[in-house]
Amino acid sequence: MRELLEQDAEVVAPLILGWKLEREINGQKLVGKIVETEAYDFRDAASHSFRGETPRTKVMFGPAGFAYVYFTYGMHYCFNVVTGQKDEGSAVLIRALEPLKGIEAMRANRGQDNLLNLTNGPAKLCQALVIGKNMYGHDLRQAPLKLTMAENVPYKQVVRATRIGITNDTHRLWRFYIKNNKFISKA
DNA sequence: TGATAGATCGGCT
DNA sequence: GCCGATCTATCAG
Repeated sequence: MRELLEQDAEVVAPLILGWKLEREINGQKLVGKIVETEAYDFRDAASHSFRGETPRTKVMFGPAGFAYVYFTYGMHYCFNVVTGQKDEGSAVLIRALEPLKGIEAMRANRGQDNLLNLTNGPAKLCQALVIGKNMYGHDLRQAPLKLTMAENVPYKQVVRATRIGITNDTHRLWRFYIKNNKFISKA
């Protein structure tokens, strides 16, 4: 798995669609399928790594397969998987999950009943899976937050689009999602 | 040292 | 559809 993640973010982002994210908390397993991602790398003015390494972005410049979690807008966390070679500074933002297991716990964490509104956004899925700065730099091969491979989503089912919520390098088609999936963050 | 914009979300108009 | 919440990093002065 490490070798796959050491490729460019732009390659890894569509590749990990369909993979699962497993969170263990209080002896319970919360599992979601990755249905939407975005790629970011150091050549990209929209990326946190664009201006070089800082204390916040340190893990982005480490080896692939670790968690880069950042806090933004004064209240939200977002979760990324570090990709590429060491010192490269690239990562894939997980923008949406399809809840598979531990759905009741996710509802409780989110304070939301609607299944469709549990993990359909980068900050929402962090709240549902209780991902915060405690997971910053975590090795995703291990509990309590684990990334596991699954069958590739067929090429025809992957939609490529422009990224959301950025103002630089908006021309890059670096957002990927599974066609017709109900849990995408934006229609 | 101060201002501001940000890989967002939810509530209100 | 717009606005407020309110932490962090960066840029201007």
